[in-house]
Amino acid sequence: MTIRLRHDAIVRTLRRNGTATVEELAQAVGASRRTVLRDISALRDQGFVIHSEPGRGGGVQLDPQSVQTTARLSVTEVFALLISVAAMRAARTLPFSDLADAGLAKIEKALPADKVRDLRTILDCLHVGQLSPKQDIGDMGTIDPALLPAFEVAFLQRLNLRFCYHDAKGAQSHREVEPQAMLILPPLWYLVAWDPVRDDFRHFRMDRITSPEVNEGARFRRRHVPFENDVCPFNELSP
Amino acid sequence: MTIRLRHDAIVRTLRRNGTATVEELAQAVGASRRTVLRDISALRDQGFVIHSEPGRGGGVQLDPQSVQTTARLSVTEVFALLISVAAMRAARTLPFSDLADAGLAKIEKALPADKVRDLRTILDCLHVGQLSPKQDIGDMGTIDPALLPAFEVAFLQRLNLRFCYHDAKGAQSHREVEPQAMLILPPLWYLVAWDPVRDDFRHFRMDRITSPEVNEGARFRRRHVPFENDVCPFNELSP
DNA sequence: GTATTCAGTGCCATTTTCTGGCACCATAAA
DNA sequence: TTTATGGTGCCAGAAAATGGCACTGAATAC
Repeated sequence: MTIRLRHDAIVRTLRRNGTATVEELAQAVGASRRTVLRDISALRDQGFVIHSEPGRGGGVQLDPQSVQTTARLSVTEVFALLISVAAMRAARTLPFSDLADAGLAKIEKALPADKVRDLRTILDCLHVGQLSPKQDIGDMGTIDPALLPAFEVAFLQRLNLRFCYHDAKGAQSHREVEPQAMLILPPLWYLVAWDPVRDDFRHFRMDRITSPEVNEGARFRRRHVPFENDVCPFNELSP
Repeated sequence: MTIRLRHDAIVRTLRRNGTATVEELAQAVGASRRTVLRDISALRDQGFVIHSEPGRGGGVQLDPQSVQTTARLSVTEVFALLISVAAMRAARTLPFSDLADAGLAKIEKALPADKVRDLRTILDCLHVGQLSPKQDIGDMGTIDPALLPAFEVAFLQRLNLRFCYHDAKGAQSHREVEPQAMLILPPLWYLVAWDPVRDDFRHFRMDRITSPEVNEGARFRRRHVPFENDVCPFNELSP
């Protein structure tokens, strides 16, 4: 078993068990107490915050704060956009590749060293390592992470979505709409949805939506987006 | 220098130089001829196809075919969408998360083992490992990879883009447009662009565009997208 | 045909890294 | 005080990586 795998195993075990003694970890990963202690030391060097308590009932555990922090830092919108862009670039399915390197620099400060190496490996695998940064990422707008699962369900199951929307003038309104598409106007994302009350399409900036929730009872059909040209996307999809 | 880093260095050098003798590689990565040969053998085990020619003017090189193949297999639209989706999911910036696992299974068959592990590490880091697949990815439409760099330049530098477009009826036309946005109507991607000739916005399916090229001389300004509601995106961006 | 240049293999001694065991310290709970 | 626990230093043995050497085989140059 390579060192790397054993480190991963230790972190996984700690995540699963919450807390564990070094002896338990040693048995779990099939190594000696001494080696596990060395590994823990190495993990700490890599940026993992690992608490430890001596004495009866003691043991080691990942700092829950730190786990959260890591998640918050590593999985920002910047990070998401970065990988997204890198992947899309690799598949050559999208423009906007040059954001990758700029974003990478940003997240490298926040991520533990070995995650950065993994990320670099991925990027290398995707042949985006050689790109030179041309422009900065800028502000993507802030989207509250807690709200989005509702979007996912609504999209996938074609259920109406209720939310509270704050428009550019600060006015607030409650909506129940049919989510139809996403529009990227870099750096902002928009939800394109049919508003049955207004009997028309509306576009909502994702960062201005709050308190979304699915209306389980209201399944909708796809509609033609109101573009006056030769493309009628939904005609070409399954009904 | 760890083995892994040296392997990466060798691959990078081969990619850059095209072909190199083992002796050159040894000097480039600071190791002995014997060690480089061992590394090459290991890389071959990992799935890299490396050609070698004995005799004067010989050397080793990455199989261009194989590089393409790897790219085609590992960096398909599925892969791109997968990582994209995983990242977006992690950032909770987008729906469509459940595609991740289904896609992962597909690419695992195509990638060398250690890349798969890296990918899993990334996914683990993003906390998407636990997702269960709910639906398949389906056809994303086919977009010719070779064409997209032109898109990138056009978007970033706001230069006009010329291309040939094949509409739904099979009719073919030449366009020169101002790329303004991307629209995602899963599973298809559309370019939203202003067509100066028709003096109006048009939407182009990405997979129906061929031979795009940038018109270096024609820099454009962003325009309001023609949606009849409360969102006027470009007002909110830099001029 | 001969010499040269290169990839590739097998072997081995050396070097480096990893590992486990031990002794020992510090701390907290029983 | 005893016990269970984390933590450190040290060292010898184990394992892995490395480099050197001799050699083979293939392609090219002359």
